Amino acid sequence: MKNDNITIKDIAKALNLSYSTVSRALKGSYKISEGTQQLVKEYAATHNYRPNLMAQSLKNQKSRCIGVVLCSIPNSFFAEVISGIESIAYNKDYLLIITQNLESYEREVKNLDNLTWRSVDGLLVSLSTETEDISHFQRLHDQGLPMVFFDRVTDAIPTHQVITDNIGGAFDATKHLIERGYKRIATITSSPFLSITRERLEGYKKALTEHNMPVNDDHIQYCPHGGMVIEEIDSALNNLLQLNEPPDAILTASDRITIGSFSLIQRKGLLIPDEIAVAGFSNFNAPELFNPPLTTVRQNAFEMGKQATELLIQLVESKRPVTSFEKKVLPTELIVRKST
Amino acid sequence: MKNDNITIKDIAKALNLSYSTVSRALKGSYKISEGTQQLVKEYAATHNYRPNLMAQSLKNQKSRCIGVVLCSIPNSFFAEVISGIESIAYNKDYLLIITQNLESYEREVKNLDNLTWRSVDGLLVSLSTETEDISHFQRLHDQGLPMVFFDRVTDAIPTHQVITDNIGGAFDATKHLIERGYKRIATITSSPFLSITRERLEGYKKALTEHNMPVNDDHIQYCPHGGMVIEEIDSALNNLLQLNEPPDAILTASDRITIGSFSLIQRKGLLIPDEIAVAGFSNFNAPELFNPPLTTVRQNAFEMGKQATELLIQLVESKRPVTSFEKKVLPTELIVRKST
DNA sequence: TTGAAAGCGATACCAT
DNA sequence: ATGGTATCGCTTTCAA
Repeated sequence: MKNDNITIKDIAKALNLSYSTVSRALKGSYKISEGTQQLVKEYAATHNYRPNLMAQSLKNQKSRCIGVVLCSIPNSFFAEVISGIESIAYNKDYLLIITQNLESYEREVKNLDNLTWRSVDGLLVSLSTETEDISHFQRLHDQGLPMVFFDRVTDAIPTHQVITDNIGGAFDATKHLIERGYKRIATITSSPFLSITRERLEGYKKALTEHNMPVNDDHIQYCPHGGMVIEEIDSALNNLLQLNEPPDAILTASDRITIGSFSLIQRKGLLIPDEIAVAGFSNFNAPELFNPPLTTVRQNAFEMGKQATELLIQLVESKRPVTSFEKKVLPTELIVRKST
Repeated sequence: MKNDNITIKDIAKALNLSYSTVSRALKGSYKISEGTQQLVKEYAATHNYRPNLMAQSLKNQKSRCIGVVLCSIPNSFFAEVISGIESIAYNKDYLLIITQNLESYEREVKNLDNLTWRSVDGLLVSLSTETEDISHFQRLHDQGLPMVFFDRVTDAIPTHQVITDNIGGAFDATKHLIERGYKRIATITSSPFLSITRERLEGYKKALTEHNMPVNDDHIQYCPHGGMVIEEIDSALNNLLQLNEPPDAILTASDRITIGSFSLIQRKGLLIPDEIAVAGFSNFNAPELFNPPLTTVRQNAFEMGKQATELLIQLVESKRPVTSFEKKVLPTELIVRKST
């Protein structure tokens, strides 16, 4: 494409000034006379001058790019997060490079490698289910690359985090199930490596314990890939249903697991909620349209994307090294419907 | 972040060669001796040399960026498309800049402006519902910026297109409704500006006509913003239900409209399909879980993203101007469920 | 086959 | 307050 944008040189020539003067005038440097600034800025505006970002990047060693690391773009939760990220990044003239790893550690590493090659200024990261070793992030963090973790975070790297109140969300849902009278409440959750798994499990156990109900290890089933493969969910379900005393309610701990379990239970011909109740974390669009309408714990995905991005840009643009970090915790919303 | 990558100069110094020789050797230029090439490539490999993309971009006036223009990232159809785009772009080392306009013409123009500022090498475009005037694209196309339209396309700009067989999809669904015995089949569709609206309407009318059923203009309702605002869908529905002879079946012509209509009909207390049947275009995740399970026309969104991206990269990398363009038409899949 | 040097556009240091 | 110039890393033309 023919680039018909004007450059600093064009302005300099037209106004009989030097490149440097024009450059400084555009930045509003205090060492430039009012008159010249006016002149330059007006000329730039009327001729629709836009600094060449590639040149700026090369010179400043800043790309104004943010790398996004997550498992799956079409996942409704993450798609909403991305939308939130986009809303902030675009306003602040940052560009997004979005990578998806499909819950593969290997792809996560490869994607990260690509992102650093693109010399992103910072990273927004939500770990893959397979990721136990985080040294690939550690290394970049040690080199000073700003990063913010969201949703699936790690405490091993000291930086900002934006998460959901997973403990509270799981607690509320479990408590709701208990109060509805369910006696054997199981949970199908994601990979044990993930922070969200640990926290949601904690909320689940806390609710049981507070209501003097036993925590039965058989009632806790893991999906190593967060339900990315449906067979995982199926075998988790079968494990539960084959118990001597199968559960009468299930708390599903992520979007994919919720939809997958719901669907599989139907296919097995079990009645929800009469034979088994289902409540789960889900940012699915229209859980009220399900049969039966689904009780969900909803996260504010859009807000999570926004806050994580704001924190990251703060880090990226901070003049001095940041040493105190925030852990933002967003509230969940339990919406009770007919499935419980 | 401290950039510890080695540069061409480092290699040149280490091997006692000139910059230019190293540069050419790395590109496998034929004017460089085998020996030197080997030497340089090995050194580069072992020292993990990665060309600085910002420098390359500046020099070549190529950014290896693809701009994506669409209405909404979390929309399940577009999220899948993006996933398809990503799968190709990432393999070919192109970077994605994704913009969403929320069906606003103004935001589409502004986003486009930003994309060109970022000097993208090409565009993947799906028009907003508000967009009637496409001169902002026309201008860039005239300047030689490669672009490929997908889903919501325009014939006014001669370039590749990747679309769904909208006529066929709407025809199949309508035919199905007719064969099920419905007599008054209405449709709620998107903005009349959109190609998908025109084509789906054509399929709808064709099916009616072929079965000797009248095309009733009252039975065709438009949503100027594609159902981005739920009130649009509600008033479309009300218009239909207030008719002297209200329809006994509805074909909904887009994802948002399908879910919106389904939900509103339920809220109005009408029984699906007994009082009114619903079939619609939808790439929603789990229409089989709905109550009742939803009859859908499914598009291959992932494939659409892939093909559009392949065509675009072809255009971008083509040495000589491309003058003959493809219009790829992907098949739809009608999945009949209980809602019809 | 290889080297020297100009240049992509913007920035910042060193002069004046 | 302004101008000259080197520089970021890479590509490419022109010379040798």
